Amino acid sequence: MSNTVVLRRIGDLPLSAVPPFNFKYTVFKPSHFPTPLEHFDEEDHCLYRTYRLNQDTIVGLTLKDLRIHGGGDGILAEVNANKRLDPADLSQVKEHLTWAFGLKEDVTQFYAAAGNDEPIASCIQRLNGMRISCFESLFEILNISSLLQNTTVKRSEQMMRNMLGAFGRRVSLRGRHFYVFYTPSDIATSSEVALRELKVGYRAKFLMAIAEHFAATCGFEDQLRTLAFDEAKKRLMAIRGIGPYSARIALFQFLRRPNEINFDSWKRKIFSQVFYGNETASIAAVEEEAQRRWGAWAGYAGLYVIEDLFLQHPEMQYWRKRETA
DNA sequence: AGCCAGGACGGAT
DNA sequence: ATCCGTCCTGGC
Repeated sequence: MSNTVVLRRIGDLPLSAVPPFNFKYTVFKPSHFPTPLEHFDEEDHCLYRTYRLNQDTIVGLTLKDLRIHGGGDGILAEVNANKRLDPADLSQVKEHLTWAFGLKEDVTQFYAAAGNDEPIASCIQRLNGMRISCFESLFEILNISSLLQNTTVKRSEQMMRNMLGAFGRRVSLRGRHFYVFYTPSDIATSSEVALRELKVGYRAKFLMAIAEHFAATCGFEDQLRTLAFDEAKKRLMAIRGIGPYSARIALFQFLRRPNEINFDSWKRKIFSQVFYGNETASIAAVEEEAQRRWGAWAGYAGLYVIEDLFLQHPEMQYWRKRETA
């Protein structure tokens, strides 16, 4: 296809991680709905992922377990791109991966603080070395959290597919087709009416507001990293369409704040079950119990509980059911 | 066919 | 500060 950007092999980047490191469940989260931005190949044990380095530099990565390739704990990133990359570009890719997958984080601090609590202890056995993963930019994660608002995951997945199909760019990475995320100006120069045709409903005006904010505000993402928790949250919530729920997704995922745990109606039920054996506890009650048990590591503990649940109950991944008769 | 679930917002209290 | 109606779509 003529409008498909073909990515060609540039070279390899070996990235080491602080042990213990769980390659698979750091780069691939069982609870995340699938998007055409990435694919985890179970046979090759490898993640394919697209990445927009800047406005017109498109990168495609295949991430492999460095351990299998003789390099100890970490990731071997095979870099593909639509143009030549200079050393500064490559170090930007390296920096991004290091942050996105928390390669320098020491998860044993979390294990020491919360690892004696059941059910965390058994989650750690199965997910030992897993980190928070957030490959997305701040703009991208705010788009995703907006699509998660007020609907089911199945609809969020459909909306994401529609948005990428309309505004993302098609890329070919080692014989497979993906999309790379759209930019703020791709949306800002479109229209609310065009967005509504993609079945995003009343979120169209929110997605437009987010895109306009990023198109108009230089350096917002880097600025946010430097702020204290409350201030960062305030700045996020100042964006129209971003409320407490979406702001906290960004704080946990993008800013990697290990204490941030976020309860929507679905997670409320899960944690009510974990804490009390029934589904009746309020969001306030599960929030308080999570803080009491796990304190500064509540976010990380919540991540381990959720990913372990999906790992043990693959039927929760409704999107896999399409294959069954 | 009508009603409900699901966050954010804005207006009312 | 808290409550409530509205936004939109798909599922029941």
